[in-house]
Amino acid sequence: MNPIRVSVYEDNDTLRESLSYLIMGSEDMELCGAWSDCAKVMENCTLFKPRVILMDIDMPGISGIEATSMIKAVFPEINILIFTVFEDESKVFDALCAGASGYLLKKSKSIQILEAIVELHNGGSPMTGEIARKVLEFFSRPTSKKKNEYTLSDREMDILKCLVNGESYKKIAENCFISTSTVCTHINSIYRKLHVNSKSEAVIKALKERLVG
Amino acid sequence: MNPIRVSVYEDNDTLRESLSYLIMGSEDMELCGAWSDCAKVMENCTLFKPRVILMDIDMPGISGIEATSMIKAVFPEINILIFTVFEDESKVFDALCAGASGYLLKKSKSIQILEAIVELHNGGSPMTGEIARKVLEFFSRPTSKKKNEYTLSDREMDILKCLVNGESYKKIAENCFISTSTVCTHINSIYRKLHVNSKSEAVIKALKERLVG
DNA sequence: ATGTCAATCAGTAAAATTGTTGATTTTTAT
DNA sequence: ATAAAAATCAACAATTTTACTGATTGACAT
Repeated sequence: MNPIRVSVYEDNDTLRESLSYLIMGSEDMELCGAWSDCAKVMENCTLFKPRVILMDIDMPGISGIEATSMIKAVFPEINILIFTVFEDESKVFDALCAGASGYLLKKSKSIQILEAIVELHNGGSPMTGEIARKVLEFFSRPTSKKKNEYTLSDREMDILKCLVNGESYKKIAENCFISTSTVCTHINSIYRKLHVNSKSEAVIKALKERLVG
Repeated sequence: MNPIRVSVYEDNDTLRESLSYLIMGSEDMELCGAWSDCAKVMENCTLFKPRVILMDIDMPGISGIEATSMIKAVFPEINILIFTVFEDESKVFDALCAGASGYLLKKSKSIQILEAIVELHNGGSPMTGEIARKVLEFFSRPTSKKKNEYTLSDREMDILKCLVNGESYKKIAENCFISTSTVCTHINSIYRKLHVNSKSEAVIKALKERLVG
């Protein structure tokens, strides 16, 4: 079994060295570079061909999340493990959307880091239970919000669904068997309740907050 | 510390009994019911007030996923741990969308089951690395499309971004320092390339296919 | 050099959307 | 019984969006 080629990006010198020694000390892994910023990240990937990258988020210059996007666009086969102190939802999502395959907090123990690298390389996605919960909430949260936050009536929900189908007033009137005036009235109520002022804004809000299925 | 009240739904008699003994044997937990189907699931939750439910998917009558939806709608505070042989993507997503907070495979070891229950109760979301990977792929997959599928020009992308910000022609004209006529021309090109016929449709397509960040 | 193409800009008229006011009927809550 | 909320309809003015026509620029191949 060939050792897993691992690169590290971490701007804290002490931590970067600790990680480097940790990886070098493992029989299953091989360190192929450790950098304090992502300035030459694409070049490095081309030259050193890592299979796994340990990536800090907060670094001078290019952030770890930006770097993740860049790397995955060109080297989709490289698995990127985010290694950070941030545990707020937006950072987690940004990182995962950028293409990271794992998310580890810096408070993790050495053995956990090594296990995570191996798991990542084997096609798994290591993350702590708390991070996983945040990710899962993404799926179930909309359902809870969906309910009553804006207290749209049944009919208004019907109309809103038509709106996110891209229908015009006329089409909605036909589909719902009402006059365009009534459509206008309902849509006005929707705007008022959603605090928006145009069809597009209503559609955007409905889609982003998953008000409709 | 009070023991964690756990219920079990599993139609295989042998397995259900094993799980029951496993939970009863743990000092941190208390078994409050084990059933072979979900016929009386709501009633049971009301009477026995479990904090965690171990839920099989494939059962006669109501499926574990349907039961999960029903339970979460009324008892959102109950944490549900799916326990199944299925590892296909659709089942995983259905379960998570229904509100499950963890997903365990039946090949798991006893100690992992107990750990998962504790982690779930502490606000984590236990799942295997493979399951986590499936979940994460949900986030990064759409990004690949993002590129050039519709060959929008740079300027057209600018305008499209304005559109999904909910801006009117006038606002776009101001922001981009062009006349509203020009905005109109660009938007026409966008419609042609995206095969749509209105602002809303363009916004919907841009959001659903993640054409903009 | 010349023609083609894509991207950019603009003006006008037609069509769709939005604001506003006002009214009737049905359902729901008190 | 009465009040409040929801759904329906109408009409007019104001604004926004869309269609259509035409022009300029720069890149690029012939």
